[in-house]
Amino acid sequence: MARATLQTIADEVGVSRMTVSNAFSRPDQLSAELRERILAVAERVGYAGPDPAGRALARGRTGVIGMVLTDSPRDAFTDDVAVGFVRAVAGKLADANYSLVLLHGSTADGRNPARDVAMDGAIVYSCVPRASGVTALRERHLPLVTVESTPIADEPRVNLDDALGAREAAQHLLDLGHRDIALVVTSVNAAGEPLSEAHGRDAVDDAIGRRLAGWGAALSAAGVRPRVIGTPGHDVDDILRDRIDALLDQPPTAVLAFSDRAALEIIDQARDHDLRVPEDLSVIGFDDSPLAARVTPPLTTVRQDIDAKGEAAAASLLALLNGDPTADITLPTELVVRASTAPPRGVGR
Amino acid sequence: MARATLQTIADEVGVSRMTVSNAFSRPDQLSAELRERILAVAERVGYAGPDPAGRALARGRTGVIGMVLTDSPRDAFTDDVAVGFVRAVAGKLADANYSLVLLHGSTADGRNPARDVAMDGAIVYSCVPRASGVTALRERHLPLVTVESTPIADEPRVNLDDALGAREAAQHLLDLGHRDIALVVTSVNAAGEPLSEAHGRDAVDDAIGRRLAGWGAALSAAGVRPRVIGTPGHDVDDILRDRIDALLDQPPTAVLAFSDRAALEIIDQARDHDLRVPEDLSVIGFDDSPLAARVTPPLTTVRQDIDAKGEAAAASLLALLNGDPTADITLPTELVVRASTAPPRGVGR
DNA sequence: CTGAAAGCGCTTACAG
DNA sequence: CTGAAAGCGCTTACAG
Repeated sequence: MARATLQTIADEVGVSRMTVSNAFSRPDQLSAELRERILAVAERVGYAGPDPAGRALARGRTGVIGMVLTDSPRDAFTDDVAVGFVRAVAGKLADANYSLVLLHGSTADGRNPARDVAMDGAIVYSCVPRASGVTALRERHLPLVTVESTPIADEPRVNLDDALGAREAAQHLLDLGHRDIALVVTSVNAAGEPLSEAHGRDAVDDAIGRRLAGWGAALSAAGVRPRVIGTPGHDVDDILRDRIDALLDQPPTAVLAFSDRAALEIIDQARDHDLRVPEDLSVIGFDDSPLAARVTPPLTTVRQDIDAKGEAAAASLLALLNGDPTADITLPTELVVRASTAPPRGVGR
Repeated sequence: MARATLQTIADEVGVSRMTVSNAFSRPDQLSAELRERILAVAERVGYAGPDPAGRALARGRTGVIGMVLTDSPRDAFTDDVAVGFVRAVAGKLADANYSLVLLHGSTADGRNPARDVAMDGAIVYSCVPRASGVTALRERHLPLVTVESTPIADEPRVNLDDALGAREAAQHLLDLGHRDIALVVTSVNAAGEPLSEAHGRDAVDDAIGRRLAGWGAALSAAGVRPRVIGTPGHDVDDILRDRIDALLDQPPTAVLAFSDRAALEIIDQARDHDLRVPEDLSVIGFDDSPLAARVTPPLTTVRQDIDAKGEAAAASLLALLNGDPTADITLPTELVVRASTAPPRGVGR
């Protein structure tokens, strides 16, 4: 037996297709009695309701919102902060009856979910400007919100006040008396220059760029010139591990990391170098991820409210979908001083 | 200007609609030269490729797989184990060019993503039998795989060997000399009986049921009758916290928890009761979540390979979609002894 | 309260 | 290599 459709039910009941459609989608458009009869027949023939694919085409909306992440879901979901963001977005969207679809990057055989999946809009999270997914989304003219990403066009943007948080973190180290400070970042070339700048294209308007700017502002005001080490990748990777290792052979007295994960990696490696944190080395993270307060020593870090970020992103997109006015959003940061920072050796309090 | 469609491009180039379709979807069906011309026009008018909604209807497939979770994404994503599962599923599906859509439960206003979102199949993770999402999925006759859930029909199932893992955990406590043991679980009534059994419906064939069976098998063989405390909910909640609190007023010497999260909660509360773990109270978790090895004391627990579970679930569903044969899968567990278990006071080693 | 008409954008055999 | 025909399953105004 072929799958039941609206027409199947209509024939069975002896009404037109759209009356059946109304029975499911606009109950006020027909008598309760007729509706009951239709629903009963539908149940009997195993018809679960209007097919979403047909409905999506006719209505011009799907009820689905896409999320593109720089990395594959496999990589992105190993990051507590990204997970928290996805959770908040999915929750907020669910409240508005939208479902979230996770879009992986394009593949060698030419598939690209950002191009091929039916959706009503998308959130671009922490993406490099030319990621295949981002390009496809823009070409489809889908309503978009970018979060911690290089802007694409005139879409609403949600960002952290990275520069301020970074500035406060750097100032905290300066106040403790540190002068030999290293910065640990991603998305830089071997010379420690931001990748996109080095490539002479696209303004450096991503989170790393803003954090570098914030750290730099505080440090240069104090006449401190930091060492910058980093990886061309987007997260802690083997290149970064090697460079941290090299850094700790001639350790600074303090290091500012672009994330808590990077900070934890530094602390782990410091242990291998017989450096005590914070006595021999102060370390400041970024994010205040769930782990930050639980590790030993508890991590001094720059807190962001990842739930607020996710909800702001979802709210912006929903506003866009509804034709409501939108605006860029900058979320606050807060320095959280715990036990991974202290004055450098030889500096009294 | 209206949005460009295949027809727009066709008119512009002077060919038929389907030749344009072929240019995008079946490049071998037309000359390279014509294809170039078509693609050039498409680019010029800002046509990003065939609309996924139209394509989904015509093809009868969407490239999207759904995931239904007992809780809202907001709740589910606070659980490391669930996140690990989603990550593994999404990764495996991405390899096969499917995207994963997160389906929240039905809402008061009658929306139900499991019924309303277009998809080719779905994975049911850790769900109660009558969850609205599960029901809707079944009614749609979608290809399904159930994971750690009560079976629905004859769909492939992926489960952990919970009973064996639980048995080994209980045996470990018995071997250490414990006789006063408590079990901490979810999905039970006030009398500590599994909810579904108490309701006289549905076999108790979920993870909690199997763990109870495994613990019970080892304990009853040793003539030990455990105290069972739990919540009717699906995870650590205030009811469970209160009952743990009451339990620790007259503490057993050891407790077997249904998850690492529950075990951590017990350890936290033990501290409040001036009970030392493991000296005064041994605690065993379940899952070996990322935190288990990092907390103090490191947690004795039953390890499961959550990546393997996610990949198995995705692989089963893909097989189903391809018409390949499928089979139920039971994944192994392994007792990991760390520092949260020890002999009870007064029992020499 | 119910239905005839038109259309959403695309693809799949099939014929030429 | 290209196109005319039929169809995927549904909904949206509009008329009666």
